[in-house]
Amino acid sequence: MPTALSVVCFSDFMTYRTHHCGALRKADSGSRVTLCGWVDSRRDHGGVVFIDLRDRNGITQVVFRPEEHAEAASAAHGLRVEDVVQVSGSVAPRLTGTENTKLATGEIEIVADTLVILNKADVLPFPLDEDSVNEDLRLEHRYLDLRRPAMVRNLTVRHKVVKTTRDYFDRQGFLEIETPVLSKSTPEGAREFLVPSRIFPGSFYALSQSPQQYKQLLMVAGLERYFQIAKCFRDEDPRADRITELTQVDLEASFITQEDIIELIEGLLVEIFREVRGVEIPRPFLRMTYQEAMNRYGSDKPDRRFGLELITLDEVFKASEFKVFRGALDNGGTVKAINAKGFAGITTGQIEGLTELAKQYGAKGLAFIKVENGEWKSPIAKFLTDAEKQALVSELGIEEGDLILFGAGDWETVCNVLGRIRLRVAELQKLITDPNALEFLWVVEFPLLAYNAEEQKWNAVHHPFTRPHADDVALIDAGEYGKVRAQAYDVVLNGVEIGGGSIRIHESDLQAKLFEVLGISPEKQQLLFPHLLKAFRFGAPPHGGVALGVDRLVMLAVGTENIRDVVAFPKNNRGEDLMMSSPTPAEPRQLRELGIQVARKA
RNA sequence: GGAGUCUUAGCUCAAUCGGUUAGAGCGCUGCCCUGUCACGGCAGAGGUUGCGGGUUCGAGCCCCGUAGACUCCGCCA
Repeated sequence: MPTALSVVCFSDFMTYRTHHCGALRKADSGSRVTLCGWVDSRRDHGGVVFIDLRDRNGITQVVFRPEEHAEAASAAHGLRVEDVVQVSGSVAPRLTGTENTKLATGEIEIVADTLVILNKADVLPFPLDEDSVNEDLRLEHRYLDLRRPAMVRNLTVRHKVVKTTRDYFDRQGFLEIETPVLSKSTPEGAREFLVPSRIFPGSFYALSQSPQQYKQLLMVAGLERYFQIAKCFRDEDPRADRITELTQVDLEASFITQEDIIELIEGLLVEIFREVRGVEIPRPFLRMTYQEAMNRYGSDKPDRRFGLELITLDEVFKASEFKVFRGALDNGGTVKAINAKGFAGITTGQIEGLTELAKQYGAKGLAFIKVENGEWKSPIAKFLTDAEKQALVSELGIEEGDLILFGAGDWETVCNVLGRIRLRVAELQKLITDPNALEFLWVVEFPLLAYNAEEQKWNAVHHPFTRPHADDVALIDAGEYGKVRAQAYDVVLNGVEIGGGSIRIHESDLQAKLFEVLGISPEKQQLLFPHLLKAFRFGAPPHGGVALGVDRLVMLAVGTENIRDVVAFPKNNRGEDLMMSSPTPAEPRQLRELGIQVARKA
């Protein structure tokens, strides 16, 4: 059955609206206005009808009174949530006692005389006012999900972060320069997305996982100060705070020291948080070496919103009879512990959970002491001498009601295990009391290289272009790779690495030497990085840089734990775009053009 | 590549020890309602309990397989 369509036409001489839905106040009373937006809710009393009208800027209540404007009121009875309408009327102070303090516009309402329905809406697949909705549904209908005020706010914060960044670097004399997205595949680093070349069948581009090499070459080019809001692509398995298509504030500068870069980035972060949170972050940020961060927090990205620090107990147990601790020390390892103050009441289930966590990160078990009623309740207490117990009391400040958790083994495993335990205990004890806390710090003096036992080779901790610490270059020649410190630095906020960078190698011979340590032969270097090694021969300035993760930064600024909440059109956990249904199989014709044959999945 | 948790109405969830016709709130449909803002009242529709198999007199619940979701390990220079 054909239905009559009523088409509303607007001429160039008309305006859709005079105000946004968050604009009107008591002072506007009496003026005639026109608003456009979505029906956020409808309260139909049979006679008088109320509409909450929503646009990006806010919500305004519209009232339809049948005795004053019968036609508009009768049309309002038919409205449904999310219909798009235009309302004209006069601004009036609300009747005494009916003001709504929850709305910025809550002192007024629009007494409507005209209602134009611009477009009707079907019933939505999910409610917009509910927080816990199946994420697949939200992603499939992202254009609806983004109508929710929380999402509008997230995207607004993201915009402000990026705009503040551009303004800041512009003032600092940086040039925003775009680098290619279609790039060259490199063996180091993240798995890349490959893009086939039509003109060179069998050859592939790689989507840039970071502009690293381009920005260094911009320094060779003499651009001196470069930055970019760069899209990076990494085909790695997902996590809650990772995404395959990420955005970085990418930066590189010449004739610059680590100190200069730290100062520059602190200045940027101060401005960003002033702009989006209205807070003044104190400077300078705390500094900590990698060594200290691991020793005290068991992490290279310490969360300093709470204490619960790791205490080293090597001295206490170096001559102990307790085999587990003594054995770890005799093998060149360490013994550490944390004191969870007042957590002796931990349940058996929680202890089991912590033990499980410790095992997951490589511990054999989790020794503990509960101090209850003046007694040490512990499976290991009987192995400890009175002197050792006394030493523990003074080292750990043990008091009634405390829970002590131990780690023993090689240094890295112990740090890592207790670092994870520390975070979980803080969660269980609810130690983060201030939801607005912002604990920034720099972690410096990262190791340059780390040995990968599985691959039986040395890998770059940061990346292969990172400059060794000036004092440690001799250690490379001596083959003591594990002791070499890097001129690399991470900036950490509330236990999240929000950025990192390094001073780079700018000499071709030093770069070649590092490649060799990393197991990249001279022949392979010429195959993979000829441009870089060649460029360094023609007068490359000393340079360095840093990259900040925009997605993570915005997550922290808005306080969400889901990275997809700060991206307009994110892919799901498997890299699918549920709204557009990508990826999809290619047309046979496209594959033929590219010279590609798809092997059937076994 | 591996581990854990989960999957019940459009949405969010419940269903006792394996026991009769799988419930609630919101939403939806219809009617009523003139100051609400979580409006209210009455009535109603809506289910292959992800899918497949098994155990049992009887399965949403137990077992096996499978698909999907989320989180984590590996991985992410």
